[in-house]
Amino acid sequence: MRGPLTAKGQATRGRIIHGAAEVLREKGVAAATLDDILARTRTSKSQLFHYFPSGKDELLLAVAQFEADQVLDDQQPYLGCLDSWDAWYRWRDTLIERYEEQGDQCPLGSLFLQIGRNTPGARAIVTELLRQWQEHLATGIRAMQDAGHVPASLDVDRTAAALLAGIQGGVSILLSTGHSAHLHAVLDEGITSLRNAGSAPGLSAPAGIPTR
Amino acid sequence: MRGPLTAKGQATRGRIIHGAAEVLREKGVAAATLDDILARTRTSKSQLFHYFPSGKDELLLAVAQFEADQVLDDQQPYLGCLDSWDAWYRWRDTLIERYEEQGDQCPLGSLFLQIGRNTPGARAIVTELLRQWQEHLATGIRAMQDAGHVPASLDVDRTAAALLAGIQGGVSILLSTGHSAHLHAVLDEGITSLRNAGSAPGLSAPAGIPTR
DNA sequence: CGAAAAATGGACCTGCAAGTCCAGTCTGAG
DNA sequence: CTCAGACTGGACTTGCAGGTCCATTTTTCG
Repeated sequence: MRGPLTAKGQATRGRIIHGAAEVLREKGVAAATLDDILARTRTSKSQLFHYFPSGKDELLLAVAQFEADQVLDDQQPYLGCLDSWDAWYRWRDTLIERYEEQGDQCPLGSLFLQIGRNTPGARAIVTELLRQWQEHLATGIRAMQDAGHVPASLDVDRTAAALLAGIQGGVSILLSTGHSAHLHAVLDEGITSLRNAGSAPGLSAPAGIPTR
Repeated sequence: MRGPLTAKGQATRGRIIHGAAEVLREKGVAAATLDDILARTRTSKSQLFHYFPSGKDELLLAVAQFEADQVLDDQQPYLGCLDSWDAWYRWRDTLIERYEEQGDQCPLGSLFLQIGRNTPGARAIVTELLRQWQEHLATGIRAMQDAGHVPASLDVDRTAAALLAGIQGGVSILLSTGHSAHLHAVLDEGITSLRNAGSAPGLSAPAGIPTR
């Protein structure tokens, strides 16, 4: 379907995706119409349906993929080399800065619960993004283990999962309330907990009540 | 506007809110139409607009309030008396069970990012819910402090904020991916971190890089 | 009992957003 | 050059969801 694409064609297609992403962030998925996107990108309906034959759903999916790719890129290079406490704090600052300036327009917030629910395609994109994100965190924690800054007994995957969930929640709350305090708290708490880990190792739950 | 309301009227109004909540959970805010709600509640359009003169927005807001009230109630009585480790683990289990059985239909997920963004009314509901939720957690942590199970030096509000954010994120991820592993991780990690707190008190960030 | 007000049913209107269509222009490979 | 196919413009169709209206029934209350 997308075999022959002129340079001009690719440019137009890209322009549509970029413009659509802007409009979606600003107005939300529900409120954004194709006409809004057309006006923003100075294209016509025939062009939009030429490049996205299945219409709005297909376009939304393309935008979702585009935004998902951005999310991790924006955290680089810090996310890629979390091998010192300094790196962790720099990553934290980058993340907070990014989401604070973004305010209440969230690329994920739109896709996360809007498209992501029903269509399997969007769900796959979100799942894959989370997987990669968590993997980066886990790699960072393992690097700290190797360097002897974090005890080897730490459950890396669970820690990374908890941190990732915290970030998602912090961002969600930022989107809903406009305050970034929770995102701050969760990042500080997460890193602090990492530093303190091992002080009382293996004590995750009382004997009678397993951790499940 | 809502001064005179017969018993019958209140019943109908309540039926509409309940049915609307069901439909919204099942189909999502975007996909749900008034006709869906009317069919579900066996009411007519005139009734809906009789009880919610401003139309869909007003109804959505009422449903949002209804759902928000549910969220905390469903965690009782455990959330209200987090004064022992046992209580904390029971609360954790309740929370997980609730959201697991709920699967990917989330009352908040709908409202959280859907209505909550634009309209100030919905935002207020979400903010208030989060505030109360966090307050319960903070009260629980303080109770543990008073009982001597958690060091008094702990920053209660920050800890509660981080835990709340983690829960929100865990639920979000559950909604998006269908897996509850992150919610598990964040709760276990949170409670564990609480138990381990004080082992290395006050060490929240290196001197050169403040916690902001 | 009897009027006033509330509750209900359902047909109707309206606007708008997604999607269609075709005619016309541009591009590039041979 | 030329022609096939990619690209573009914009009018048109269609369906449907939100909202309106009024006639009718039911309830309330003096």
